[in-house]
Amino acid sequence: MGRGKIEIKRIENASNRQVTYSKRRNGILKKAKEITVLCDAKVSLIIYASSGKMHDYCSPSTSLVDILEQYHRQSGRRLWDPKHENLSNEIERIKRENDRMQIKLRHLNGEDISSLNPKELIALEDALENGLVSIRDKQSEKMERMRKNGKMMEEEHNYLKFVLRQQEIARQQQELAMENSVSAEIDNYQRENHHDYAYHVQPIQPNLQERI
Amino acid sequence: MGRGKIEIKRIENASNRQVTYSKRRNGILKKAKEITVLCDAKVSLIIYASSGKMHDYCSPSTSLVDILEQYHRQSGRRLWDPKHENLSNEIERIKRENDRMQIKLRHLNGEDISSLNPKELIALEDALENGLVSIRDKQSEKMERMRKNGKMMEEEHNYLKFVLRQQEIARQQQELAMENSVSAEIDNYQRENHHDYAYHVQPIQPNLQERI
DNA sequence: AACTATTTATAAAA
DNA sequence: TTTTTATAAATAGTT
Repeated sequence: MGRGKIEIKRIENASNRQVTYSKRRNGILKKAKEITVLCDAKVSLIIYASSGKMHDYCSPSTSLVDILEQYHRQSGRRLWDPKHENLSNEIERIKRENDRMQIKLRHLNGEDISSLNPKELIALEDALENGLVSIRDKQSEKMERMRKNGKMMEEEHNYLKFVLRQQEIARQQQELAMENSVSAEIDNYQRENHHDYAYHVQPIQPNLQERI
Repeated sequence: MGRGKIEIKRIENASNRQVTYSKRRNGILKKAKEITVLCDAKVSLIIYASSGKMHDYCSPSTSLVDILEQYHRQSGRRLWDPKHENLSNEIERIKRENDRMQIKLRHLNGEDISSLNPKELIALEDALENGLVSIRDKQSEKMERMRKNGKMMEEEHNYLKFVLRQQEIARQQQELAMENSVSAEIDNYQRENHHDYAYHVQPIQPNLQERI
């Protein structure tokens, strides 16, 4: 109802938002008074602007406490009880929200970001600056490739260390006893770990040297 | 707003009254929801028909308790006894913090900044820049660490492969000739390449596993 | 804070 | 109740 139709979503312009708030708040208060008179209803209405300013209406011949008591009785929802359950829950809820925001703020300040994975880092960066997106994409892509390279190499590295150790042990045994090889133990390793590396480890990861 | 104008006074016909109540109640609830969304307001609305039936609305992300808390604070009217004072104060404290952070986050997102003075705007800009810089620093730091890790690992990897190859050759020789080890050749490698790896390769790169 | 073109709510009727 | 419809009321954009 106005010069144009509006979508029901947060009004981004703060000034417009304030004006609309003021108009609509008056509208609702008026409606609340009217339904009270017209239909013999009891109404409790409390409105807070985002600024924190409060307006309220309570139908005459009752009080807010009256209405809340009735609410308490009928809804079964306890608004207060000896254990302070609701208030405590409320505090918990707000604290959680608080923590989440604190972390976000820290991240936006560049603090405590070591716990973030590359993806999250990129999202954060985007929030800070929408430009440079393509450069950043490339960065993260490289990091991922590095990570994979590193992982594969690490795995092979560990395997090589293992085999070498076995060889070393075998060599020592051979020196002592002039006996046979360690292939039994290697086989053992392979069986235990369900690896199927060939015993001859020669041509591994041919492109591992590829620079990044 | 209807086929005819009506006076705002109790509707005597019970049936009409009920119909009007139902319609207007829906109207108010709708308006309450709308102002919540449009203007970022918090609304608590409780309506009782004369029959006693109740309807209520409370803006999301808050609770009735929330709103009553705030009501208590601002109106000074006591809705509950001093037992709850502490918890109430606690809530109040956290909420203030909450609100401050929310505003900060909005600002960092570039929202609601029209209310800021030039000084504040510059501070905001600095904060964003600093955040971006430190995030980028940490990213490149990580990449550098990764690169080094990869290089070191690669070197060691190559060495391991070499040693293993030597071992393998030695083993085959031993199998054929039942003779001694390859340590001479290992020494040779080390001399040629000026490496000083210990022959026992056990504790290499202890933190190589560290994820990036 | 006022002004109006429109949209929205709703009184009366079905 | 719910739907329809003519009309009153609320209000978005503008000044």
